[in-house]
Amino acid sequence: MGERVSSKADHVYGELKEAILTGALEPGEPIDKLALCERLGVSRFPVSAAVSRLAFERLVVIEPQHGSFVSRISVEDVRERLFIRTALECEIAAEAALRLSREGRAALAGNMAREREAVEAVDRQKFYELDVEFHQILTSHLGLRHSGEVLDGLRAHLERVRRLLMAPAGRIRVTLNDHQAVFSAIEAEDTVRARSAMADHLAGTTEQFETFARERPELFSA
Amino acid sequence: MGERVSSKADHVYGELKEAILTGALEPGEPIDKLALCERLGVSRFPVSAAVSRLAFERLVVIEPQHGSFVSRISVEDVRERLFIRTALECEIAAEAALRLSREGRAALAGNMAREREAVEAVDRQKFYELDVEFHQILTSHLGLRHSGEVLDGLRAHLERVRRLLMAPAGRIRVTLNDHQAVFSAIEAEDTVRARSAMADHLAGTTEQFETFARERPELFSA
DNA sequence: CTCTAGCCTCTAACATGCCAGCTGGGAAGA
DNA sequence: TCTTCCCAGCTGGCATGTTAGAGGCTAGAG
Repeated sequence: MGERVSSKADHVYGELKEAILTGALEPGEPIDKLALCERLGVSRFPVSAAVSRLAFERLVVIEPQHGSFVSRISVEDVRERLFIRTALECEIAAEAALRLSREGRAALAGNMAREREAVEAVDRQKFYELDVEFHQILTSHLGLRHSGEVLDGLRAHLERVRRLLMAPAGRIRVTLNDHQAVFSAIEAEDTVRARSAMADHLAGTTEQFETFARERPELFSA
Repeated sequence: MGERVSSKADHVYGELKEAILTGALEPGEPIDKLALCERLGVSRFPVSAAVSRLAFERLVVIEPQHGSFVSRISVEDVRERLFIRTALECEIAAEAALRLSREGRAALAGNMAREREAVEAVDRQKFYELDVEFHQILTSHLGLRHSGEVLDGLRAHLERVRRLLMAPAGRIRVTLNDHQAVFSAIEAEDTVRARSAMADHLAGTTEQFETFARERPELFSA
């Protein structure tokens, strides 16, 4: 939690990204750099650097000599990000079944226990955090730094649609079962089952998104 | 002023990236920003922006208040990038078997023909370009823009080690056969075989790298 | 000869001023 | 009233001056 040695540019980057992901800044909304400078007490330089980095991540689009805007959510993009995420996470699940350390398995077991508690308490926010953690435990305990980065980059985009989706309460019980299936396959060191369980899990997420996209087409750009 | 299609920062970025990928700037070498400013006739600002973007791609590392350096090649990183690439390309191969357009298949067939010519002519440089093209045809004709970007990002890093590897001449014939296997599986619309053929192909690349890393450990940082 | 402390240099980070291009709105003419 | 064209006011891109901190080098002490 100590972001002691962060540069000003990093700080602005964090603030902006947070605002975009939570939806405080809506897709298509212009970014007023000068207002940001004043509000955060910095010059235009770190703000420009931060916006530039976000443009690299495709979270904002810069129209030269015109303005910078929060990028719109494209159905095609989401679909493809889900494709990439599925491909990666399935391999990671298989890899986990193959060589996840004892500590990693313990961490997963602990996460599962807390997930069950969150389901009992019908605490969707808490459950979501644990959901993210479940997947991050796999990458971090397998030492897959870059995979984690790639997935985090994808998640950043998918997070925006998740806010819109706001999964129905019953959904978390399904997710819990999915995670349980992946976990037991990993415990059994069954790579094939781990891969397919993860595939099933993410197929559910994808299906959920497709349904939502059909129901609320006005929220997406393409 | 003259006609300007891209910003100066983009230009500097391109030049620097090219220099890093070709090895003109070696891993660990410091980047003299002022010399760059003078050589390209720009101020420090676009150079800083370019270096910052490359740092985001992990092609350079910035040590605050000290200097910017071309990032060293880490064995672990390469291993993981190959892992990610394999996971993605296998799914892409399966997807291609499922729904690659007629034009995509024609493009692949054309590529294969030119690959055969390059093998006959023992033109390794030409063959490498066609190798890259083979994989890019899949992403572009499937409309997988972001996957292509992710893979290009990975390839940028892997390109550096490929320069070192400089595959033995006999290797290109093996690669040609690998591509042929993937291609025929796609033609047959056999997703399972396409996936496994691609897996075999990339396993060969991975194996080649591991062998090289054992032979020349001094070239890597970890 | 070795180790250490302090200065000196070189770097990235940041502030600020200027420039050029795009847009939108208003004025002028049909 | 509608259309066209010009200008003013935004915006991002760029140049350049300033600041602060990390590291190396040297000199002095043990």
